[in-house]
Amino acid sequence: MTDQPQKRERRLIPLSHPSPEPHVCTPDVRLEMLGRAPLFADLTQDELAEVDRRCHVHGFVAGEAVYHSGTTASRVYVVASGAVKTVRLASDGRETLLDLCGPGEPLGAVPALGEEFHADSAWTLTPTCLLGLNSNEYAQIMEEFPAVAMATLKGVSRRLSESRQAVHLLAGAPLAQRLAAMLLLLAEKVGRPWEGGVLIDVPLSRDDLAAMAGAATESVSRVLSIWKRAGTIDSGRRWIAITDSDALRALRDG
Amino acid sequence: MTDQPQKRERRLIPLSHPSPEPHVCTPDVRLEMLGRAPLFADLTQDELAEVDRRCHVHGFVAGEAVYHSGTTASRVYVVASGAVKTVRLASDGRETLLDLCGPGEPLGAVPALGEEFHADSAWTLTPTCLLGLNSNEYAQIMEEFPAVAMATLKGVSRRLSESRQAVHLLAGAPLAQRLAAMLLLLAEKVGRPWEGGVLIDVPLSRDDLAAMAGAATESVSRVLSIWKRAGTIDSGRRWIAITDSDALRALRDG
DNA sequence: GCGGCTGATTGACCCAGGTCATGGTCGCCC
DNA sequence: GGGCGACCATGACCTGGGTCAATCAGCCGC
Repeated sequence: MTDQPQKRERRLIPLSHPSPEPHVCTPDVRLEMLGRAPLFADLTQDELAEVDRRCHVHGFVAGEAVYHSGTTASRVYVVASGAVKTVRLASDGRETLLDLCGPGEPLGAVPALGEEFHADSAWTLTPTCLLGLNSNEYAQIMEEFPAVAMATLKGVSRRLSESRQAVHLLAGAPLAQRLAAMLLLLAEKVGRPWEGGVLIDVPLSRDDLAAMAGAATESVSRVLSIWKRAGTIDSGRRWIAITDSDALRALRDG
Repeated sequence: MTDQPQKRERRLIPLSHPSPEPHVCTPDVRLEMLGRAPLFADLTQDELAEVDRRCHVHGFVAGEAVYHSGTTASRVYVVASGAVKTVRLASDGRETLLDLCGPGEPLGAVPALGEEFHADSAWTLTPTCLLGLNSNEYAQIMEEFPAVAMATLKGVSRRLSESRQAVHLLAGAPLAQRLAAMLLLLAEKVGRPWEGGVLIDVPLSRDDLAAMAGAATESVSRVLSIWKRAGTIDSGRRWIAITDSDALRALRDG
């Protein structure tokens, strides 16, 4: 028992994005990111450049609103860097975190996708750079490049099946199971290898996790405390890492 | 108070589909239904006929499985007549009813939409006739008729936003609110005017409603009893009708 | 390296709704 | 039109997790 200080050593906040300035990509990074996005993965360099020409760049600091619910949906974004959460608000103030978009992922909505108004609000979690295409530009691109339309379809379908799994979990699975499923999904989405485990490389508070799992902050905190003591996860303020994926998977699968 | 027998008078089961035989559409009804389906709404008569030629007809009795979860997803269906529910099963036996498809609505999945295997099972609620297109046929049709691809995209998007609203409700809204929201959605989807109200024209048991609302059967029964006494709804075995939509809407909106 | 603020934790209490058990009744089928 | 089986209603009880309140500690800025 010689080691009580070892704990201190690694408690520097492990997340990326330490700089608080709004981030705006350079033109080359921009093109690079567009190519990486599943939406445009099938395009040639020339086609990409054509899409890039129609993009508008938007820089955000952390905690800024990208759009608010109720406003008219007029733009589709691709996250170039950073992370964005989308949140739906109930009349009684209850908030639900519905989606989290990292680099390469699409965000926003457009009448072409069947939504006239935003049903939820989007907030940046970190300094973020978004590439935006407005409604008619996007519709035109889909028409011009059917591969983009197909990729869009695939993306929306994947999100639908994720959402349905969430419905299934929320419809009766106990909190621990829901939380475990959520953390594993997050790890796939925005995980980064870290000290032999997976760090969820986005600043999420207990409140955020609770809003995602459909639970009270305190309940989430209780469950995570237990898991931390058991060595299944590690966590600090606004960060969390999975240290024993197998144990979590077992919890998720009942 | 001369009327105790009045009750008896209208207790003939009000739902459609009294015949228990498997239903198979005649060729003309088939074409008619294809044209009504949102998926193919933008096609000309000739194009519709072309799609129709590639369709396979499937007849089902009530309570039959269309496909099982875990099997490979190889077909997209359009409901020509009848109704189908899709259900996801948890490892502990818990069932969640995720979707309900009436005439004109698409059902099933296909690798082109990003699903390799069915995540849930589909069961007919009534005698049902389905028009099926298998994987490659559907992909080819989308390629040949971009309007179909766009309609598919719109349809999937609408389902995604419905599903997200369900997530939001299940993440903390009290049961009564969830149930009210659900009934109103069902009314829009498969409602039929009836005695000054709206009859949900599909046989749904209390178990089905519970599986949809993420609740126990008994809890659903309790809430519905209260609403029935208050005159907000009317119901019998496997049927339910909304008699006071405004009251239900008020309950839904808190 | 240290103070302070914000976010995390822990405890006590309570209630919506799940569970178990029982009885009621609608409607189908003979 | 009568019997029967599936479906529905109601009551009693119990527990997961929500709520309220108080304390603690990670991490930022100096």
